[in-house]
Amino acid sequence: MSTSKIQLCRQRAAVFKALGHPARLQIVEQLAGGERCVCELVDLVGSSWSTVSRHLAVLKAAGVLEDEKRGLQVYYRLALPCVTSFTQCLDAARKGEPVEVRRCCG
Amino acid sequence: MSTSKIQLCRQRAAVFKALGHPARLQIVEQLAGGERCVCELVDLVGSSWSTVSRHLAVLKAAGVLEDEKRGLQVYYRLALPCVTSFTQCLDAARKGEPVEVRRCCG
DNA sequence: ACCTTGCTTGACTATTACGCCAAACAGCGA
DNA sequence: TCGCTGTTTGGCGTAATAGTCAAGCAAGGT
Repeated sequence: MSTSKIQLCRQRAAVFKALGHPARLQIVEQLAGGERCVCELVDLVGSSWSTVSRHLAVLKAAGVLEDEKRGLQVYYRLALPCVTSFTQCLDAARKGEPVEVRRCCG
Repeated sequence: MSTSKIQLCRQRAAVFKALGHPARLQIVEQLAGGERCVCELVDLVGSSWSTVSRHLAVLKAAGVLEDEKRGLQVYYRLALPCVTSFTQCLDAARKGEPVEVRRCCG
């Protein structure tokens, strides 16, 4: 396998890895409904401030989220909306629903 | 957040986690073109037999792959085709292509 | 200038993941 | 039955990740 392909797999893997944690998926799911500040997410996830902040940093570094500071608060939003439809696809597959129409991002 | 939602996030996260490794993504990409036996995948990935076998076990446990033994060989195939279209979506996003149409699994 | 609020970061520990070697195992042919 | 091929598994060293506490920093209010 060529070097560039390996590079590509590495970049993709970084996204999957970032999403491979229940708390981070909770965050992403919440942000699918619109942007939120960190304080709201802390309440939601139920972990400490520092933990949530680190999770957000991981997601941002992978390009899954974008952030914006407004006044005292930092707002995060979903940069990759297709994550949401992919998780729906996964849920459907787990329930054994038909496979044939499962195209993504078409 | 409710207990059942957390459970759901855990199941989803298991899939993302399994995909969050370059070698495993290489395997998945290869299997997108049809089933392969382990020996073929070993050549492809360039790691030892035991390492590849472990990666395959991880992907199978997460429900990403299915396996079937035929004679001496074990054949693996992709159980979640939508992974392929999702990675295409990620690549498009990285290149800065328009976001609006990025639905998955519609 | 000071305090407060909202968030991030360093330092540390515990847990989990990775990759290899060697051993084990399963199915087939001689 | 014996050995061979294809694959998985146990054990181990090393590296990466998760989570917490405490300290730090930035923006606004007084």
